[in-house]
Amino acid sequence: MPFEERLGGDIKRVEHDLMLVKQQAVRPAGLTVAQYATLLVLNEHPGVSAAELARRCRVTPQTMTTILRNLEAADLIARVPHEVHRNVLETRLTEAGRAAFEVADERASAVERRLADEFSAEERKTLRALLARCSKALTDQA
Amino acid sequence: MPFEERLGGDIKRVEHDLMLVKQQAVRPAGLTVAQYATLLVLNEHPGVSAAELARRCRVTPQTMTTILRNLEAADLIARVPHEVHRNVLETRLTEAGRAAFEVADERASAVERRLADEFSAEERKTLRALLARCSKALTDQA
DNA sequence: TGACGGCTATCAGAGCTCTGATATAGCTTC
DNA sequence: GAAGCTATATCAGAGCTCTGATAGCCGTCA
Repeated sequence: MPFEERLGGDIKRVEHDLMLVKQQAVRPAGLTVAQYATLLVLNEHPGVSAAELARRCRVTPQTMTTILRNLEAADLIARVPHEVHRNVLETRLTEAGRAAFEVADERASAVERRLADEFSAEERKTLRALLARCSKALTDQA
Repeated sequence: MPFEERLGGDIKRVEHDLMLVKQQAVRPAGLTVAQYATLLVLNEHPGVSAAELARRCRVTPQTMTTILRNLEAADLIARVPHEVHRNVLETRLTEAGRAAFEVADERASAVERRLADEFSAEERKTLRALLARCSKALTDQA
């Protein structure tokens, strides 16, 4: 199958473009895209565990450990042991973390809005349905 | 904008699924996805420069340098100075490189085929058109 | 009670990817 | 010929991502 006919190439290209644009968007806040995504989940679910963060951000726990290490070094998050489960660390935004997130979120949301505005509601629905089928086709009995 | 409503999340998820499945596909050949993609272009365009490879694989020249370093260390490619332009290095597959590529390509193509078979010709056309508009919306006046 | 399975967290290491900076070659223009 | 532009290649460094391996905590169940 020739290179250009592969659906994977189209998916890869869009994701790549998205990453580049988002990177430029969150950069002024001093964040990477992965850090922004982590802070986004953290903002909606304070005190969540690293393992749960990893699942929601779709990365491995090891990857999340790396991201959290950098965020903690920059004092954007704080991690404290769970009340009951001593093995679990609860992670929360610091004041600086929330501030950085809000700066980044304003710009990142604008990117998402620009993307969404390209399509009608009907088209968005179609696109999401097709993408969901891609995931299904790829994941089923992989 | 809530996390789940973002189109970027859907795109990210599909790309992520694709990478995982492809990684599993090319792994038995001893290749990474990036290496496989590089060998794929190299197979279709022997003697191409690293800069051109970078453009076709949609990575920076620096990233391609890293990939080529690993491929050369594994004797899967050979690089020789260009006849005229001494500044340019021509890259070609070695015998081992071609062998590894063919093993990987058989399995990777199967993944692409599985993905393509999920859709009718009409649906594929629609999906690609929508994805192209995503790229356009993201890239224009970024 | 103790073994087991499942969850948590993290270290180690390889590889990919980016930004930033540097050096060289060739072509164009003055 | 020198200046400047463009393209090549690569080093340096930070960060993300994966696989593999290790270790601790908690529940269940024999």
